[in-house]
Amino acid sequence: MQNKVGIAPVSGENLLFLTDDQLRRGIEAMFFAYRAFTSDPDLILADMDYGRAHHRALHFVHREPGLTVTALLDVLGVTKQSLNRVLRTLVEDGLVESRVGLRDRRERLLFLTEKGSALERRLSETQRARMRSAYRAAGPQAVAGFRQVLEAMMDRDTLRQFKALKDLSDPT
Amino acid sequence: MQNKVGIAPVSGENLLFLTDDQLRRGIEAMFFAYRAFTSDPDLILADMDYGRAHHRALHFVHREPGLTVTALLDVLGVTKQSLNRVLRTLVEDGLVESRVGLRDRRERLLFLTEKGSALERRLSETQRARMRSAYRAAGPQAVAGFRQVLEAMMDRDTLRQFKALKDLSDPT
DNA sequence: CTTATTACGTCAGGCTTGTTGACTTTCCAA
DNA sequence: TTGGAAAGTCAACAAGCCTGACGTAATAAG
Repeated sequence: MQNKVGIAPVSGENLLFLTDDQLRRGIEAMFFAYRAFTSDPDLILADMDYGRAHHRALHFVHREPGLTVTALLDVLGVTKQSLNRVLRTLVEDGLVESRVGLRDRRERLLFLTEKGSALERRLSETQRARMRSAYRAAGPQAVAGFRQVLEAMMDRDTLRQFKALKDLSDPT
Repeated sequence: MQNKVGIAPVSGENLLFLTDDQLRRGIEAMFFAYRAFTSDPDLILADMDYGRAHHRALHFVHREPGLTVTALLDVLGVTKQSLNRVLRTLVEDGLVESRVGLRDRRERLLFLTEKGSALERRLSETQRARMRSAYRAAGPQAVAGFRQVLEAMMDRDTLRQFKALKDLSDPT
């Protein structure tokens, strides 16, 4: 079970990067990096009455204007009751507009207002700045590896969701 | 602001990986991957009366047996009231042992019991299995890039904390 | 030997974000 | 016309975070 350093690798290759200690370091790196990754938006959101859930909703509505509540529910992986609370405040505060569907009038199509766009831009810019700086420091090859490992960590359905999002520029 | 594809890179290099769209994809990959990353332990924890906070405490106590409450507080980045609730249940349930410090009797040194070790192992093994599979699929070079980008995403203090943890096998 | 500081624990109260369950309204499609 | 999907609502609850205030024990500083 404890695949310590020094024990011969299973195959002929060098599999030192698969030792339990290396895996543990990876797990910890994910924990710390994710915390840093969310810290910038959290600071901005804390001033308003919003939280991380509002940011996520804004992000995906921005990304796919006119997506339905169900689609958003699916991508966020929460219950509609939970999302509804968040969405209601965003609509009340004039950040998100909810239009009745054209094809199917039961559906609600979600759009960002000018105000909503402005907040989304402000939030995501801090996050992109951090990402940009990390990408630049690590270089293109490291970025490719970063993306490869993250995708390999997702389970089938999550990966399908991720790929289903419009990929504007990624030729991978 | 919107550094679209097709606009000439700032320097002479190919900086396509730094476009806003690429950065957005990275941000989304982090979101989805982190969710997948925590899903396995969450399933196990849901059966018991424990949550993610308990897992984190178990992880770091396992990693550094005998660490003090303050040190744990520091690495987790939460308030002592929040940690105390978690720690109390873990001690009551016989997963964590809290011994009075030898050098300084105000300090409480934290250790996992046999039972605590067993749960920690069970939780972390699911997470390592996912990480192992992702690492194996992506290959050593991708893993190196993954780690590079994650570390570059951390801010100074977080990186210091991360590096301060005993690095048993990483020669980076 | 006081006094201040540190480490820890705890009580009280509040917030966000998630959950189940039950119910209604609206609307498409068989 | 009727069944069922989509959306929204109300209620109740829990995890997990927070701040503020207070108490105790032990060390450090004067």
